[in-house]
Amino acid sequence: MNPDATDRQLMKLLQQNAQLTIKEMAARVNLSVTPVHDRIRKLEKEGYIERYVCLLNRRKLGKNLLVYCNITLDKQRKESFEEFNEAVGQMPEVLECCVVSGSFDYLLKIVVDDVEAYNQFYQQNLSVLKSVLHISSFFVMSQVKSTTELPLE
Amino acid sequence: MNPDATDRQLMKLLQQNAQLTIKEMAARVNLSVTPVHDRIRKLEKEGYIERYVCLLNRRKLGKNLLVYCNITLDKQRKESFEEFNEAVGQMPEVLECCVVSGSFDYLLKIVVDDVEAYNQFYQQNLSVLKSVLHISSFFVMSQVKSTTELPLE
DNA sequence: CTGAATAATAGAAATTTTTTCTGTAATTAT
DNA sequence: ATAATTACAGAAAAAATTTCTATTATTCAG
Repeated sequence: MNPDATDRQLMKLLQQNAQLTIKEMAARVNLSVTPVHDRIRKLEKEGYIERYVCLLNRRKLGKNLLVYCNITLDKQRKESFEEFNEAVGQMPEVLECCVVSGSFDYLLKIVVDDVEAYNQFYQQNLSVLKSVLHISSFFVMSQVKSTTELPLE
Repeated sequence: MNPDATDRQLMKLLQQNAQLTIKEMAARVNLSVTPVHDRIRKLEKEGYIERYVCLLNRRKLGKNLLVYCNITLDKQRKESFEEFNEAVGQMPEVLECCVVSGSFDYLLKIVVDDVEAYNQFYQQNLSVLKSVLHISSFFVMSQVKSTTELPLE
């Protein structure tokens, strides 16, 4: 049921490069293809592996600006949270959105072409939401680290 | 040189599911296998596609706590930034780290098992850094949205 | 225009990979 | 102890990727 050391090794490999062949992975964990194949299918079936994706280069795509954004909602209106969650789900520029403890409500990660595009997004998509009380934006100057790889002890 | 509508369509598909076969993608963009194969290789070669990874379920792995963390460095010490960047690169718990404009210096995304594990990480890895002047942590209560998919107009 | 050069495409062949199948060894449970 | 389950290896079958060949579009210089 619980992934053993070999399973974790396989997950680690797949987190780094999902294009490794089963044969290559088998060699690295000192097994034949069959058990490696079966283990990966099992990890998928049991939900440890959620999906396989490709990661694109945002610079190449002209998405030169990354913005983190703190948002406070109007808590008087009880529909605020649902409304806001729903809206954010529809916005392709918002890559991450979570409710956080502390002095504000939401933290958003937003990707756009440039400052102008952000301003437009801000005016037309964020500030128009009735549920939004206050927004403060932080522009990313440089990305020191960015990974999707979860630590596997 | 620049990706056309078909290339963008392929990138979009691969961002959502990197396990689609060339045949399946070919059907969706109304082409045969060859051009789709060539286009994808070209997107990889030119750096639009950076890598293929699998995304794991952090809950399943017991990583139940996500923390965003603002850090201010001691700017008197000019080696501060290099030291800090280097240190963060070595920490598997830190998934993202960037330099931001505004009232603090760094924004970090950190994944750990629980509050206790975070406290341990905080004490043993963050606060010990001589370059760190101030830290404030925000615990994620709920993830409304989380995607690696960049918008492709 | 026109013809040469380049780029994009389709279809088929070759290669590689994934998946399935069969059987054996190891482990677990009763 | 023995039956049942699980993990594994090797081989066969199926499917996918990659390469090859040839044709059709497109671009560009004269």
